[in-house]
Amino acid sequence: METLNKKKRSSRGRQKIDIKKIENEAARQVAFTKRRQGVMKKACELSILCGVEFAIVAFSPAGKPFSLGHPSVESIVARFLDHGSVAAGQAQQPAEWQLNLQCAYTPRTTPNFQL
Amino acid sequence: METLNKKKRSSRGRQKIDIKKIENEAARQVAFTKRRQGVMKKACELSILCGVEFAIVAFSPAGKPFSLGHPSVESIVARFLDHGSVAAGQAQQPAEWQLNLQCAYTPRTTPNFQL
DNA sequence: AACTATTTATAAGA
DNA sequence: TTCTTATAAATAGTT
Repeated sequence: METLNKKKRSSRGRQKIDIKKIENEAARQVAFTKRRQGVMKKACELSILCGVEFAIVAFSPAGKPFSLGHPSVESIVARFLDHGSVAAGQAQQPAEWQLNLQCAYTPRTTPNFQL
Repeated sequence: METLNKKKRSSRGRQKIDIKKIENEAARQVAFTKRRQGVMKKACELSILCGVEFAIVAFSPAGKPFSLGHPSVESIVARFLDHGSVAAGQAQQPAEWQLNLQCAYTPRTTPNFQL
């Protein structure tokens, strides 16, 4: 038995992190690349699994645009704007996602929406 | 020792699933609710961690809109459209996210973009 | 860019 | 439909 297997852990593995801006620029770039992939993948999966049409548009701090959509970003954006103008004269607004998060993203509360 | 601990597993736990449309409507609704939360949470985290501005807009199969953005969906959409029109006379397009996925989302390849 | 230990997300079940 | 549990998937820190 390898009781004396003292091989040092090759990694501490994933560590829990606080959700706040990563100050180290290199680390931030790495996290951006990894998590960008993750979010986009999850969005794709959601779309396929549930028949959802969606668009994601993001701007990096340097102002570089990243986007993905199904069937296309443009069609979703157009539809969003369309909804907005239709709703303009009325009380309706696109449903804002209600997150129980420490994000200060001022979610608009529209509890009367459902699938 | 509880050698005879025959207590039935109370759950089979998470199972691997194929990424294809969930045909059962109730199950699809449940998955939509859970995964919608997940995607939005991940997008928020990305935004905070990396200083990214973003917007997500989704339409459920029933046509219900869901959106989230920082600093706002509207500002991101406007910026996206702005980029589009600026780029119209030139070669530039918003960078499409390159996913190595089984998503048939026709990603536009713009390898010359980076953060 | 690859690895691995851990955290996080989530499919099933209750 | 909300809560729990077991497991799959994402990813922080390292190399």
